[in-house]
Amino acid sequence: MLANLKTQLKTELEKSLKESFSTEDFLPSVELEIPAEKSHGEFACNIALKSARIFKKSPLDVAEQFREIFQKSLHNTPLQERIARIEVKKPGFINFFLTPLALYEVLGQILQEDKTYGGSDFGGRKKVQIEFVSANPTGPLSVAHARQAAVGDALANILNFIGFDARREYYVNDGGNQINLLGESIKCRAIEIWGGAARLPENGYQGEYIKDIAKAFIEKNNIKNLDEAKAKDTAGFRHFGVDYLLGVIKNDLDDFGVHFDCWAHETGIATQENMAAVLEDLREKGFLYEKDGALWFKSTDFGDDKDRVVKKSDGTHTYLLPDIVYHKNKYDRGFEKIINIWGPDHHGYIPRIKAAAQALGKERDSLEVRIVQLATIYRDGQPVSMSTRRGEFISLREVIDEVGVDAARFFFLMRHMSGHLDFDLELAKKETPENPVYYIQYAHARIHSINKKAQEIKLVPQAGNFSLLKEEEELDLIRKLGGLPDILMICYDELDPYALVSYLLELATLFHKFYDRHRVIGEDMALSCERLALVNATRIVLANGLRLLGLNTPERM
RNA sequence: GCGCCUGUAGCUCAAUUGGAUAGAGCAUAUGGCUUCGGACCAUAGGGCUGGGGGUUCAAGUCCCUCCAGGCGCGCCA
Repeated sequence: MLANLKTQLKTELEKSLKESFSTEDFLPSVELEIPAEKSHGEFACNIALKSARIFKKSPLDVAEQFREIFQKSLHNTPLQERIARIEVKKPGFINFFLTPLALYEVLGQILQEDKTYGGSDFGGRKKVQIEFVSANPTGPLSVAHARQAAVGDALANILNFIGFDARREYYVNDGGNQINLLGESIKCRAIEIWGGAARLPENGYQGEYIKDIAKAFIEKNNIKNLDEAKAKDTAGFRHFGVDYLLGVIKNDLDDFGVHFDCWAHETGIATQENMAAVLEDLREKGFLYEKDGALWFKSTDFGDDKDRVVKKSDGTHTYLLPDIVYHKNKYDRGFEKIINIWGPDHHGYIPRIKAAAQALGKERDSLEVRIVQLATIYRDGQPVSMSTRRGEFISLREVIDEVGVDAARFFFLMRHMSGHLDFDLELAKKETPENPVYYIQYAHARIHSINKKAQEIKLVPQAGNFSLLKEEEELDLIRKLGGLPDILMICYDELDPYALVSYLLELATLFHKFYDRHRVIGEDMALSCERLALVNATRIVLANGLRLLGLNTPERM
């Protein structure tokens, strides 16, 4: 594939430079990039521009000198018949043009590797954990969580595809004040149902769904009157509420196509014993001190703005402590890399949790925190204000019902996750395919139609020789197909599936362009077979990409 | 007040991480199916990349500084 060729070429060029300039590595390293402009070849190298100063010559002269060295170095290597020519262009770029053979090899490889094309063993089976969504079980999931779910799931797919052992985890905050409030809110509604007067606690949950939970509780526990409702312990309501809402959350995520490998419960991990053990550990290492009657964690030792309280003067712990315990637990389970995907409201929390990881004796970079920006929902052109407590928000369920799973998931992935996302419900609800997911899936379905037709007339894709593919649109398509492995590496570097989305859109564009100008099944049998191979390679790449994003690969639409 | 993010075509966003002439979609205007799926394709207009300075062969991208918007700041979770 192209990625292999690129590395081979890079290695060869570096070797040739080392031989030509025996003095140590005073030269910048060879970088090959894929130029945006076709007339600049398949690979471009900027090393002459970067080293012109060292030679005290013009970049163009240096480029010419390098070009000759490169040219010679390719003699009698496998690269010789794959690099057509090397050109020097304007400011001092050295451009490499591939032979058709090199491009045809890409096709052969894709057809052979099929479902595994684009994947690799890059990750070396390294254990990676991706924790995402992790919404408190105090209400249904909102669109904010939906976006995190779409991003996290796709990212996990990609990491596994390139050889990591990535696990999806949902952290269930089933302890703490918010959960108490949930229990009290449900109890309040239960009392109201039996005609009693009860005031919601301050900051209690006001959503309609609380009433549903109260009803379910009454039914389950066979409560027959007001007194029985009043007599029930808040803890009972709390546990019931958490279970109920977790069921709703799991169900919604399931329907959204997101399946977690592990649901980690705070109450099972951040036990009193475990918290005490972590405090003891931190104390021994000298990262704790007392001030104003509280216990402080010296997060400033690791770059945080200020130290953080872990135990308040009233003896209760802050939220940071169970979080540290939880992260220790992650490491204890053998994860070498931990990725947390959080909402923007947790942004300020990153320095202290990374500090905690370091205090636990881990590498700072073994913990990566990525923020997925909020999606702003527009209804009738107006942004919808959201508040979980008031129960005013668009839920994941509503999005699934209104715009469908594929459209919704794609929409959430359509921007870099660090960027804000405007989600116009009215627009998304329209059946008109303004949503580009159809554009990509349509390309896939079209190819399936071609295959069906080909089968009818017993036409079989060419396997090895593609020398009849010479049209501009054909070669452009092949070049793009060869780029998938590189794109997945970008996704890995950025820990963001976005690059793949944009790649698939470009690939679909090139396919539609090709389709519009050339017939696959025509009178020339040999050509038809080769084009059939080309569109099938395209189908493979589209399908692999769509699958990684968690989208369907429809054969008809 | 401090910190982070964002600012690119009328609108929503790209730009292979510092590369060559800043690109798509939507919208607007015009054109293309006796054919493998028209949910497609083609052509056109539209830009001082918020302003200013700096770094270098090269800046939308990096640094400084203003301007505008969003978010976060707790012995809350």
